[in-house]
Order: sequence, then structure tokens, then C-alpha cells
Amino acid sequence: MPEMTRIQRRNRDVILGAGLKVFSQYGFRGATLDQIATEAGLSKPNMLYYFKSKEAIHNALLEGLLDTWLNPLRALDPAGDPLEEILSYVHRKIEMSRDFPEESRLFANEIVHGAPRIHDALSGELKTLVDEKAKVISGWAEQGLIQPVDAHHLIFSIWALTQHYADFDVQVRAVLDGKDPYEDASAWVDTVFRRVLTKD
Amino acid sequence: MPEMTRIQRRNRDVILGAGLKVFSQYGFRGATLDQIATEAGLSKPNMLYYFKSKEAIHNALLEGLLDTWLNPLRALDPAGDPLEEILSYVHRKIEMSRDFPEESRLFANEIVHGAPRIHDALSGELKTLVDEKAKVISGWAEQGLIQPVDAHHLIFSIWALTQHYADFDVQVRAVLDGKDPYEDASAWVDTVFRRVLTKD
DNA sequence: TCCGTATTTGACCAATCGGTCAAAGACACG
DNA sequence: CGTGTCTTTGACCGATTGGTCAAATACGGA
Repeated sequence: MPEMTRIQRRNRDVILGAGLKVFSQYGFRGATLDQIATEAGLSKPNMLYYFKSKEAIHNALLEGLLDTWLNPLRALDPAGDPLEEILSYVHRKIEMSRDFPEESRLFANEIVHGAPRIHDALSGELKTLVDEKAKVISGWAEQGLIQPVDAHHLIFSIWALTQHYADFDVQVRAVLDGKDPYEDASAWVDTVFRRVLTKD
Repeated sequence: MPEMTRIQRRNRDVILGAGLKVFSQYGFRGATLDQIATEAGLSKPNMLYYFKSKEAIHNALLEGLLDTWLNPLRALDPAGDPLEEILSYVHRKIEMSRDFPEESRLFANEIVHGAPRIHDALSGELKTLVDEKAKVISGWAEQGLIQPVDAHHLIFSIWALTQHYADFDVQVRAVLDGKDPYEDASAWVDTVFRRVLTKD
């Protein structure tokens, strides 16, 4: 659908924004079309004129999401400095948690519920990319450029640590008494992976 | 309610087990009473004879959960060996992820959705315990018994890393081609926190 | 055995859900 | 201005949901 009027493009964007907000907060089944329509400032039938079902909205969101989510990992450069490359990845990921927490929670929701709609992408696209980058990291370790690591689990750790701040935001803020966590979090994850990867 | 017949205790247990399974997989709104009743092998009205609403089942589950979940942290002994105490905590947590993944996902679901039902417990009971234990860990660091750390974020990291294997199970297994992750995960998190906490 | 209580169930209900449809209104273009 | 298309909406529908209720059944103690 390359042909779209201004109205179509604007309303699709508005709907996807509303869908992101509502789906990320209530989950797929917990979200209602009326909620999304209200959030988007449209009537329900009007919204369904642009996306023919609730699933269509959700799918459109997930479609773009996995790609965006994996971009920082794609950018990990085999020719770069190992420590610097990995730490850059960590920082890009934590910035995404800070700047796009709803996207993170939408993704988390899908995975926690068993990834019924993106399971193929996980064992396809995602696995392929992770395997490729894990090989790069393992190579670095074998050359002694970083400490020995289980590259797959290192990547899991980066995901877990960085996304935790978006997915478990309320818990983190409850413990920190509402204080913004991201400044300290950024410094902390830097320290963690620096210690894990270097000997000094 | 200290007075309970065998039937009552058995059926309450059966219902809670079914509720855990269904709620952890589909979320609160995604789960239906019919689903839970079928899973429990009871008729819906019969189930509602033991718990008067869907929320009552969910609340009963969450009530016991937070306590169980925090027990390993409570066990962290200020008088013990710092490295050993923290690593024990890490291992207990990863064992809980392996042995009780549904509990972990039920909890994750609640937090991701903004913790509408346990927010008070987070900023009360949870925060109090975390602050207390963070103080212990900070003390250890100041005495030079472990490397300098941000104790609160260290605890977040332990939660994030260990619970990731339960909450994001499908993703982990998709990447690892279905292979059981826990043996390597256990060794990996041990390595991670050993490197973070010690200098050598 | 009998009886009061605990347990179980089929039938039902009001509310909410995702989605449809026909018709009305806005817009672009000759 | 007219006309064909794009956009918007109120009214509505069948299905599902959480929950109720009266009646039937099982159980335990005297």
C-alpha cells in the first residue's frame, strides 16, 4: 500500500500510537477496541476502517517492533574494538528502554505469554542474528581480546539487564522511591559489563 | 479461616494451581473463569463457591507469591561471607526460575501491567527489605570485602538476570534451539557476579 | 438410619466484547 | 456547481464474559 492520502497516513499513525499505549499497558486480550479508539480520538467503526481487526493493529505494531529492537545488535561491528562494541550495544539498549518503554513492554508481554504471534520470527530471524553475533563475540574471547564468556548468555544478560528497567519500571521506581533510575542504571550496566569482559 | 474440611483444602489448592497455570499464561484479563474451572476439573459455579470472584483467585495467588519470592533475599545473612552470601542468593533465584517459572511469569505480568494489585506491597514491604539488604551490601563494599557496587542496582541485576530465564523462556529456548538453558545459565550468572564482585 | 450442613450443578442473566452495515458527511476535481 | 470517491458514524448483532440462584446431591455425626 504505497498509495496513501495524508488522512490515511495520519490516522494510521494515530491508531498505532494509541494501540501501542493500550496494548503495552493491558496486553492483547486486556485491551479493548473502544479503549484504543478513545485514545486515538476516533470512533470505533472509523478505526476499523483503517485496520480491519484488533489483531491487525497488534500485528502492525509487532511487525515493525522486532526489527527496530534488533537494530542495535545488528550494528555490533566485528571489525570494531570488542569492549567498545559490546558496551555501545549495552548503552544503545538502555537508551531504548528509557526512550521507548512502551515498545519494550509490548514485546515483553508477547514473550511472557508464549510469543504466539512472533514465535517464527524468534526461531528464525532472531536466532540467526544472535548466532551470528555470538560467533563474533566468541571469536573475540578466543583471541583473548575479552575475558572468556558464554556468548549467548552474555547477550541474554544484556537484554535482561537493560530491558528490566523498562519492563519492571514500576517496581524499580517503587524501590527507588520514584527517583529516575536511568542515570545510575546507565553507569551501573557499564560497570557490570566492563568487569565481566575485562581483567584489569 | 483456620477451619477447613479436606474437600475445601483440596479444592482450594486445585483451583489455585489451575489459576496459576492459566493466569501466568494469559494474564488476568486474558484468563477466563471457564478456562480455570476446566483446568481445575470443576464446574464454574462450584469454583465460585470456593473463591467468590476471579479477582479473589488472583489475589490469593499474588498474596502468597510476593512473600515466597522475597524469601531468598531475606536469607541473605549480614554475618556471612559477602561473596558467598550474594552468590547463594543468585543461585536460589535461578533455581526458583527453573522450578517455578509460572510463578515468575505471574509476577512479571503483574509488574509489566503496572502492578495495579500489589503496588502498595512494592513500595512498602518490598522496598523496606531491599533497602535493608542494600545497606548490608553497601557496608561490605565500604569495608572492601567486595568491589564497589551500587547495591540497589546490583539487586535489580540479580532479579533481571535470573528471572529472565523464566519470563522470557520461549525466547531463550528459541535462540538455543530448544536446549535446556539452566545448566549453562547457572554457571554463567555465577561467573558474572563473581567478576562483578571480586577483583583478582 | 436420619437430618442438618456442605458441596455441586444446570440454567440463566446483564454487561461487555469485537465486529458489521447502511447511510450520512467531507473532500477532490472537472 | 456537480459528482464520484473517501471518510465518518450511530445503531445494531452475535458471542463471550463474570457472576447468580434455586434446586439437587453428597457427607458426616447422632
